Amino acid sequence: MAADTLTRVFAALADPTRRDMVARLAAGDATVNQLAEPYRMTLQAVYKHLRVLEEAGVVTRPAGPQPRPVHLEVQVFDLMDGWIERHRRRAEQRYRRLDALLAEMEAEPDV
Amino acid sequence: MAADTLTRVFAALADPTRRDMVARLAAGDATVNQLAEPYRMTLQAVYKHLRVLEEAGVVTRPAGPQPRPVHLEVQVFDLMDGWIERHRRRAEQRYRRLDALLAEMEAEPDV
DNA sequence: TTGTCTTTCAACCAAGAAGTTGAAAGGGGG
DNA sequence: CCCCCTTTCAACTTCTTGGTTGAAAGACAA
Repeated sequence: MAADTLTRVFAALADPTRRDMVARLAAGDATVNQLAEPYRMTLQAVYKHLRVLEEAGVVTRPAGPQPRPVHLEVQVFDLMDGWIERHRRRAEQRYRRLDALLAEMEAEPDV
Repeated sequence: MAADTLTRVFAALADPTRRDMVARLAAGDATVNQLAEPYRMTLQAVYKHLRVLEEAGVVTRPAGPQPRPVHLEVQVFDLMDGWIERHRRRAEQRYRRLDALLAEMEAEPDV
C-alpha cells in the first residue's frame, strides 16, 4: 500500500505555502502566475513548490497550450482520509472495549 | 486557526517511522522500549521521534511512575479531518456547479 | 547507597528542503 | 522571424531533519 505516496502527500502538505496553494486551488484551477501572486517569493520557488505537489499527486498540470493551469486532484484527500479513519477507528474501538470492561466490572463488583 | 499545529502534525506524519508508531499506538498505549523494539535505530532516535509527535500534539506521555507510556491523542485526527473535509467539500461543490452548468448548456443548445 | 533502567542533553554528520540568482529552453502571436 | 511569456535547469546558501555517539541526570528497587 502506497506508503511512499502517503509520505509524499503528508510532506507536501506540511508546508504552509503549499497548504495555502491547495486551499486556493480548491476554489478552482489557476495559472502559475495567479497562484504565485500573493507570495513574496520568486516564480522559480513557486514552481518548486508545485513540483512537490505534483510528485505527491496532489496536483496535475495538463499538457497542452502554454499557460498550463494547475489542477487539484481531489482523490488524494481520500488517501489521507483512509489512513486517518483506519487508525481513528482502531483507537476508538479500543475505548469502547475499555468502557465495556469498566461497565462489566461495575456491574459485577468484587468477583 | 492553529495553522502552526497543522504544520507540525502533517510534518510529524510525513515520516514513515512515526506513522508506524501512530499505527501501533492506535492498538494501545506502549512504553518507549516496546515502541522502539521493531526499529533498527538507537533508543535516543526513538525519543527524538516521540518528541516530534509530542510537540505536534499527536501523542502524550503522562507524568508519573517511570516507564511513562506513550498515548495516542485521537483528537488530532479531527484536526486533519477538518482541514481535509473543508477543502474536499469546496472542490466537490465546484464540480457540482460545473456539472449544473454543462447540463444547462445541454438543455438549451445554440443560444 | 548502589545499581539499573529510563529519560534527556550535547555535539556532531550527512542529506534534504526552501529559497535565491542566473541562465537557458519552449511555444505561441504579432 | 522575433519578441515575450512560460517553464525548466543549475549552482549555491541556509536551515532543518534523521540519525549517530557519548555522557549525564532522574527515578525506583533491593
